[in-house]
Amino acid sequence: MPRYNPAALEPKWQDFWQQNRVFAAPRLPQGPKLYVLDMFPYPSGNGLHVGHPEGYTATDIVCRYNRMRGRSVLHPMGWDAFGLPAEQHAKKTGTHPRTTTEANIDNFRRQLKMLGFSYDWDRELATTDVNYFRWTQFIFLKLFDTWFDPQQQRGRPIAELPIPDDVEGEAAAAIYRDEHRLAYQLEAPVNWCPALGTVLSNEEVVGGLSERGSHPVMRIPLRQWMLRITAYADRLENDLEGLDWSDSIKALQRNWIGRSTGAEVDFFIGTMGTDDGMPLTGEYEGWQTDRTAAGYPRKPGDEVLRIYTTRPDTLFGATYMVIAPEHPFVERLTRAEHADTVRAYCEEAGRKSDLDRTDLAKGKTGVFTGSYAINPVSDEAIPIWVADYVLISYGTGAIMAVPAHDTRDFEFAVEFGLPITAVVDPGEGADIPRDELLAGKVAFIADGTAINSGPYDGLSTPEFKKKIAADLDTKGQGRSAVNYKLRDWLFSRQHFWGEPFPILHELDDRGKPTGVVRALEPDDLPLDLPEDMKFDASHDSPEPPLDSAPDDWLYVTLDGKRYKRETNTMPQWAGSCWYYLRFLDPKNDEVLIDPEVEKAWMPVDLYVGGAEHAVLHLLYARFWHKVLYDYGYVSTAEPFQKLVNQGMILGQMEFTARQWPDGTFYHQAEWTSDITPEGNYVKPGSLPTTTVKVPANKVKKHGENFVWQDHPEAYVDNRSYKMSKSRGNVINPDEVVAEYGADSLRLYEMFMGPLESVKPWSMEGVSGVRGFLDRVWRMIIDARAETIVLNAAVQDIEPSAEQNRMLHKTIKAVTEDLDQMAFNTAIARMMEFTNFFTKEDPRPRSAMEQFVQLLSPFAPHICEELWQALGRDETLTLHPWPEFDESAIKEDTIEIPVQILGKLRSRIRVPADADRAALEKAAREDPRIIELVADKTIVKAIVIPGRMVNFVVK
RNA sequence: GCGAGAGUGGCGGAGUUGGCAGACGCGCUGGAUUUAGGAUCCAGUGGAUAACAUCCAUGCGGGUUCGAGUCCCGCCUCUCGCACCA
Repeated sequence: MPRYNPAALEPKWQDFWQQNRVFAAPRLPQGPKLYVLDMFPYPSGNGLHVGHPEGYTATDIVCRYNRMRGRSVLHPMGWDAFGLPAEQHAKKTGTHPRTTTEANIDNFRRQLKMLGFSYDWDRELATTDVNYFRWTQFIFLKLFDTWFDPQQQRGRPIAELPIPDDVEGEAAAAIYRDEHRLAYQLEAPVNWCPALGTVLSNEEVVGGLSERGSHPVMRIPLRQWMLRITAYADRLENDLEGLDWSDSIKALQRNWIGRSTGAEVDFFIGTMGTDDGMPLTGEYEGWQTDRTAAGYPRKPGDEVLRIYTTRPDTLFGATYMVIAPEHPFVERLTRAEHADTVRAYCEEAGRKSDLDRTDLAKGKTGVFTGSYAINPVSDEAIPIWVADYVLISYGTGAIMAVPAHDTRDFEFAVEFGLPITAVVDPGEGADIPRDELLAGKVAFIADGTAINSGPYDGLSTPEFKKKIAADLDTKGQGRSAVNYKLRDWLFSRQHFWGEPFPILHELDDRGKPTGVVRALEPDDLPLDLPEDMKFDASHDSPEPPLDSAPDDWLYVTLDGKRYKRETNTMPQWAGSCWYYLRFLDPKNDEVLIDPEVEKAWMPVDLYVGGAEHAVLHLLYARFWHKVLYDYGYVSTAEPFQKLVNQGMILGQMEFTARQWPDGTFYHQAEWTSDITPEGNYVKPGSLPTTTVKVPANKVKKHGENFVWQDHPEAYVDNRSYKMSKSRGNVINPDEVVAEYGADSLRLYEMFMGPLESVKPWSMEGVSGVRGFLDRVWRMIIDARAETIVLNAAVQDIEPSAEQNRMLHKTIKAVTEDLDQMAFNTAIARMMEFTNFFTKEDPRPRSAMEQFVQLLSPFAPHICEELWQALGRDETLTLHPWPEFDESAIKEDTIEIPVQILGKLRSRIRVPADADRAALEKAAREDPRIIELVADKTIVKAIVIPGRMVNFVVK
């Protein structure tokens, strides 16, 4: 009875591959290399999700295909294993996170092996391995020991940092160095959630509440480690150019980096408080003279408010200024009579979450400080306001407001009755009516011609920008500047389950930190987490859990000084920033990677993963890579040459009808746009509808819409939703494999559609590809025999011309589709092959063999079994890929469509190599065409040999 | 609002440089076989019509062309990302 039985045959071949180490990659590539990488998973307690095998199958197919084509393939897998859930679990149960993590990894590994992926398991690693994070810590030490040289545009050892003359003394020099390191410390606000007893990342905070459990989140300042990724912003942006990534991902990264060019300008505010808040004219004039002589200073003094603008050409239109509520000058600038309102406003702003503050739907808010600054081009005093639409974290945290040419400033000016002066003329034919602009009724933000700008009148916006930047520079009042939306990377987390920082804080005699930090020596690494930690659910301080680590871990005495270890840990991103390097040399105890090995395998030729990592992970990893590149640890400027993002797999299509409380169904005629967030309808005098699921087989099409067969009036909505536990539409790979087999799961996920698209799951679809594999099996195997023997139709004969054509067409199509990662169409071609050959009898063994080779990257288990049944005893995995013969595909005669006025009217059969004249003649002689053109004249014939004929008639 | 992408049968999706729209799979209809089948095999399946003929069909409206799913212009809808970045 040997029916196709994946449950028996798949484990058999998985054992075979493992025992023979078929997929182990050599230390150095033998021949042309291919490094194919999956984004390694976080081993969650829920196990594998059907989204994981999507990308993994795609890369596995690429690897298996390329091995058969003679490439030396490296295909590793590992675990991004630090993460909050294991720590939360520890707090609840007391189980050490390492125990939980290891159990989860075991489950993930079992599931991946069950799917037959051709990983080199000898290279497996986890970010939580002490021998791995030893080198993560090593890289951190490098970052700590590096400053970015803007001239050379590269990272250099901190010892090489030139100390300016105005920095005097070794203590000041040390501070200066600390200010320039790629890893530095900062007081930064964190999202502290008292109910969860943990600090959350911004992504984990939704609307001021924690994503899990919806508990209130407070923003409190805490000492943090930051990484100076902004120093590398230009290189991160420019180097995108040469990468084989989709334009949309590149656009996403460029957008995130958000480079803008403009100017910094200092507005004079004076150092002496005056009764009316106006700077003193005499002091201002003195300042102007000083600046012209001394030039524009690196850091602004107390006498000016420094702003950043992309539109220095609108300086004459700056009618007020705004500083962020967190700006250090707020208190200084606030005059006594405004103190209460300003303080209240800033406190309120501090309480608001980022989300609340950036809610555009709400109008602009702000308060006047009572002080004024002097506009350096017009010498006029303009009021300084505090408003939360200005962000402290961008530019200088202060702006000049030009309401006539900036929509945000315009809104604010209208709200608070501030003057609006137009200084850019849109010209004739612009979208904006000029008279309304001049009257302060609208804002115009595009380029134009300068007006009301003194000596600059008549200049175009770009000319103006260039000239004013030069003039400000001459006067020492401003200079060209570049800014990025990209912020420095907040690199510390208040968690236990992460990499400890290899950093010590010096303590004074009373045990208080002196502010001096000392890095561990690379030879002192790894610094492991303390073994004997107590995990306590009642931990309710925002301080890191490691603060309550045992003293023998926490305190260190070195050279007679007492130190406390850094108790923050690194974020989950850290480990994933360089794992692709360690896979090349995972057991090396001497260096993070052997340069010979690095040179031979890097870069990653194909990197596949979810689009959710399109920005942060890829940006962070590229940043680290560039730092390592600057030190020569890696030989390529970029780590990932080709990147493909797989699309999300949604749940099975759901059909829903909406029912009113009175039992009637929502129908087309009562169309309403009043809909609740859940998609339920609202009408006066009734409670909203409730959602009713409709069985798929009861849905019928009616006109443009779907209706419910049992209630033909009911309007039925059809949609697929993201898989989620709460919706109950999650598909478990274990169950799919148990019912259909791993090969069917793999094949289905590739058959659903293009790898990059979002696609809904369909269990019927899985059953469909299982049917295909059943047919393949029966095409080759005698399903009625007791043992596995070939189908009697499979014989050692030469293929017929037609069979040969089918075979070679299939080889060609599958090969070309694989080169383009068009897996869905490759599978379709193989289905066509099977549909053809199951009708053939006899079936040449050679054709069957080559077909099995084509199918094997997709469905490796069944193919190994068939390969063996066909009499081959070595593994199929390394057997050379079939070549196609173009001459076998060629047909003697082909069918050519004949059109009249572009409409298909007939088909003619002609020799494949028929030339233009022969084609036209054959078409003119076709009886159907003769009939149709009988009473017309052919004015023109368009003939494309091998393609079509089109007659233009009158 | 900005940026990116996508709209093709009942569903997932194919469609090379513009050249036979709907490959392949699911679903559906009919038939064969079977004790039975959610098994297997055969045939059909975009819509309209009595039609093997014709007309209409790739989100909508224009345009270019002998010929447009594909190119151009203008809309609409959906998805994703960013979101007061001065």
